[in-house]
Amino acid sequence: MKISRDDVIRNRKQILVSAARLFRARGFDDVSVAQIMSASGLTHGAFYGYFNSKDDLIAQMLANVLLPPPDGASDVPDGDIHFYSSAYLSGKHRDDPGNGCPYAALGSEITRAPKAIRKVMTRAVRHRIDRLSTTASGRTERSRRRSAIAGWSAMVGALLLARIVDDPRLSNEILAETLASLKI
Amino acid sequence: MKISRDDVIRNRKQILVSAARLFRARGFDDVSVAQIMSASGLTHGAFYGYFNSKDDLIAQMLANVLLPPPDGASDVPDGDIHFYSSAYLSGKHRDDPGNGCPYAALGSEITRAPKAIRKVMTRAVRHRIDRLSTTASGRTERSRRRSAIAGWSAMVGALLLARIVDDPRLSNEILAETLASLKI
DNA sequence: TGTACATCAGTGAACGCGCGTTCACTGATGTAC
DNA sequence: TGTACATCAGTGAACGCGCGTTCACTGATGTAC
Repeated sequence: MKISRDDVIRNRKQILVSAARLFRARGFDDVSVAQIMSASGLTHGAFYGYFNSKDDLIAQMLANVLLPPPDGASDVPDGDIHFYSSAYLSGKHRDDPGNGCPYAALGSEITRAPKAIRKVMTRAVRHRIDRLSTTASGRTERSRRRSAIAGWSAMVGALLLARIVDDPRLSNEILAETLASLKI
Repeated sequence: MKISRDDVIRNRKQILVSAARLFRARGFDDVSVAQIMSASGLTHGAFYGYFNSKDDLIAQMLANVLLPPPDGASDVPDGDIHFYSSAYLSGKHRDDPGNGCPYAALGSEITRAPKAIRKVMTRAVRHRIDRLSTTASGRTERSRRRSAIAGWSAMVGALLLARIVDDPRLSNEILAETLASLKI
């Protein structure tokens, strides 16, 4: 049965939102197209009316989460790097990967992803570094950019290690000590 | 056909070696039990004489790569943290994940792995931090440990980001700037 | 504004495929004498 | 040391399963008049 054009737009957005949450929470391979469609209130057959393939959905989902919208309207700053790192290296973020950073949640899988996905991610990394560089500390632009790269790397690595570890005390220590070292 | 006891030991070691290389190069889900056995010169049916399951192999492979052997014989230091970071944040390491760091190659998948695998990884993380702490810079033990945690997090995160990125120049920049920031 | 019909998004059965795992059988190894 | 046989690691066919993807059909939407 045909549905209204508004519903088509809504469904497309809903698929992207469901995919973003499920993929980050459980990984690309453990989430099926049927599960994403079911979480979006549809059946699996409708999927290929919206996306060419599962990989196409992954690429568009990542662009949707990480890239600024094409209209330059949303020039809202993400806050400064110190505020950003406090939220990033929190227990709340660690315990809710489904709504968190895709690099930590999906990074090693993305490493081996098809070219189109890597292309999106390259743009996203460049954008993130540029953004963080504007509020990083340092006297020269070069040193601010270095701070942004090294600081962001530490955040991503620490969150990943904190999630790998089984012991809450060690996990908290990794988050807290990395955050403390960034504040210096 | 039965084989000699020496061959059994050799085969077991070979399976662990093949698995370590293949899993790090291509991820847990994209490498089948049959492929690992074939890379080890055997057929898939023999696998379950050596391991209880694919997850069991993963846990034992990770322990084999990351944990020190039970006999305390190999107290070879890994070199100091600065030597370690130069090798870690190199193009050679980035371009050869099959022989490199399992945290960067498999980290986000390990995050969602069964309990037995997380247990192995928790011991491995603790061991690595303890090791790096002995040669990290800092006046107090607390500050050396903090340096080790934050520095290692930065290494893992930077290697992951450098592998995600498609553009060699940006990838090299991430490695080089993170390394430079650790040397300060 | 009301009606007739062409459009097309959603449904659900079906496809081929590769996976992890099992198991009956084979035949070389290693042991008992 | 030599022989007979019990042991057991390897082989390869087979299993059920869930996956990504396709497609004929359905029926509400939106358009032409």
